[in-house]
Amino acid sequence: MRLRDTPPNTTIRDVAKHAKVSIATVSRVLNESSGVREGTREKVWATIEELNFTPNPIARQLSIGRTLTIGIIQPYITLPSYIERLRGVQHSLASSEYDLVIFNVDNPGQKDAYFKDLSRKMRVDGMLIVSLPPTNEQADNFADTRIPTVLIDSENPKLCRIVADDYEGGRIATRHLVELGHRKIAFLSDFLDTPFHPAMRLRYLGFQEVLAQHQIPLNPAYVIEGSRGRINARTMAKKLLTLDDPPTAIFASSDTQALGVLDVAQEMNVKVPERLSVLGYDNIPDAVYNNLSTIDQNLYDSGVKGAQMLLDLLGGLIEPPCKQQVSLNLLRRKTTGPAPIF
Amino acid sequence: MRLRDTPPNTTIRDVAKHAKVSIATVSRVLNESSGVREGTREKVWATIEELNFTPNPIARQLSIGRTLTIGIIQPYITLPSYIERLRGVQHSLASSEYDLVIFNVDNPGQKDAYFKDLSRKMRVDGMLIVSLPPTNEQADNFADTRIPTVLIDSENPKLCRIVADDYEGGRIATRHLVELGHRKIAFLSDFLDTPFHPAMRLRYLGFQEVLAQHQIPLNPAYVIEGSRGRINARTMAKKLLTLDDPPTAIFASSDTQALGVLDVAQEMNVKVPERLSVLGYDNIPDAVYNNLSTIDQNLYDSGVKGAQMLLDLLGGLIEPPCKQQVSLNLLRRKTTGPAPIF
DNA sequence: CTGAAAGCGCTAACAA
DNA sequence: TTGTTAGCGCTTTCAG
Repeated sequence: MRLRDTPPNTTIRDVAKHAKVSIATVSRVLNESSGVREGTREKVWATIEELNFTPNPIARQLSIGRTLTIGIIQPYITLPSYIERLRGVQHSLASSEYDLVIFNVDNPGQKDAYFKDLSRKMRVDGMLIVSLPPTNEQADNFADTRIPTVLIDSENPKLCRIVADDYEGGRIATRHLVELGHRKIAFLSDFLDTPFHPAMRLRYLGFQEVLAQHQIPLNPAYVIEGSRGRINARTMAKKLLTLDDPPTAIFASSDTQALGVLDVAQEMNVKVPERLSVLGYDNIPDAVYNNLSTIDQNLYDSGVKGAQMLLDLLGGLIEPPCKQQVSLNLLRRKTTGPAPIF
Repeated sequence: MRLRDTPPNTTIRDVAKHAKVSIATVSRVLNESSGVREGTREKVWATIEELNFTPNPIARQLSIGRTLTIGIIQPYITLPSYIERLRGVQHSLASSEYDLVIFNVDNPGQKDAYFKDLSRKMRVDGMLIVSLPPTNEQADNFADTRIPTVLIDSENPKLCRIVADDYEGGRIATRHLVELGHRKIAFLSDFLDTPFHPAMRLRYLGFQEVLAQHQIPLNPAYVIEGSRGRINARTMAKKLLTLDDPPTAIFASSDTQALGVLDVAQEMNVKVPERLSVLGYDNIPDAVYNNLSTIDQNLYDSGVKGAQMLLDLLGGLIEPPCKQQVSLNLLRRKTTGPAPIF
């Protein structure tokens, strides 16, 4: 029956035998249920220690019908913005009875695989899904399945979710730049259409809208998209800054990319913000250090809120669908300033 | 018995009833064991599909006595070098029957907590422990416990482990710099003594040894330690480069830090490698991009090897203690050059 | 306050 | 080839 030939672990039965009580009693003291005489409790604890016994969580899970863990599916665990959110989640979960397990998704295929047999295979009681919008079909599945799910940073009317208004974020950012007098504003971002980040496209739309409102024509050469990361951002920034008529402001759709822009500006000796304004998005810790102006999307807070919502769902306090917004703030620091005068 | 008031999931028993076979037969087709007539198999599959049945992994785990997952305990999941290693691990595990769950440790307390009730609470069949040297007592515990463990990037004679020779790494690096004619060589690193990284101290010892061999006096002002990360490295580098008698070469104990040094050099207009040689450690992807000379410690490979060793352990192919080394290579790129002549 | 016993959903002897 | 059945280690009802 068991494949391993190792000696069996000590079980609750061993403890019971040693302590000369029933296994029910041992279980009671283990779970700190009331109704065990003080003397008995002590005796049992003593043998537990003596035998160095740890209850088998798998058996417990099978018995109570819950796994006491919640899973988080997240792309790019390596990016600072995701880490920030993860911290928030961990904060909310720390005081709960749930453990957190992380599933990293590196490619769309992996995402689908995870989504498919979510609950059972994952052995989790609840799921947090970050920045990974489900298709309609997948959303239906989530809604049907018995396992509570909350989306963070993606939108679906049938599910519970924490969202930020990326469209508005794009507007706030662009408005800031326009109000500083900029007219040559570039938009530098991840690929606008990926299965992962509809957010980018929304920010772009907000960007467009504000430009239009101010009758500023959109120069196609000022819109540049590419792979994530600081290094790729450098390449893109270089293209922008070596244009015959370079922009006076760059709105980068993540801080990481904005930092890449800053690298290039320094390298090319373009003074920031005198000759070039750079505006990021996220407010990651590095942004503070570099005095980067940015849109704070309260990443940590979104993690806290998402985990709390899941906990509420698990506790039956709320029912899907439900929705919460995280706020967006412009943080004006030292990398944005008035447009240069010609 | 079950706390949830949700309708019970469909079980193997339901399938058996529907298909008019015994649960044993269902189990057999589920596990693709031989000895089921083709017709029966098909019938069972059909009802499985029809009922949309997924076996409960918890029950399976309890029954077979294994969890089919392996855990990895790792500090700093956010640093590129750790990601690199993780990729290697995932590569090895992809073709195995095991899932990987990641436990991140942010502080020593967490580490101890994880180490304490490792196996049971974690519900894993095997553990990979990265860069987290156990105390002797903890090591004894690991050795006693029935759960196979391999250390990656830390050393303990009682356990299975993948190690790199950091002492030698320090020597290789320093030798390179000395051979280029440098005499004023600085050593910039993480805190030399942390519970996480004895490696740093070893590299430092290697550094000292080579200097001594060449009768180069060690200037205390050239040794600087601080918190991890590119940003902190900048602060340290600035201190070094504003010394009255600044070094002509800096050996940074990680690429991330070396990049911080490069930032400062550029900012201060110190030409690299003409006026300053910078040597890193790790060979992370960014190092390639920045043409950073570095010590390649084959991070990815260490992940591959570690996971493979654990698999072998799990399969009973090897027994602890065991040990494997990953190789170290000097990668001379563009940030190290001959010492400037005065 | 304590114990006996019936599950939780699955696997694997063993027997047929 | 298939079915019966005894676990895996725990929780929890129900009786005492």
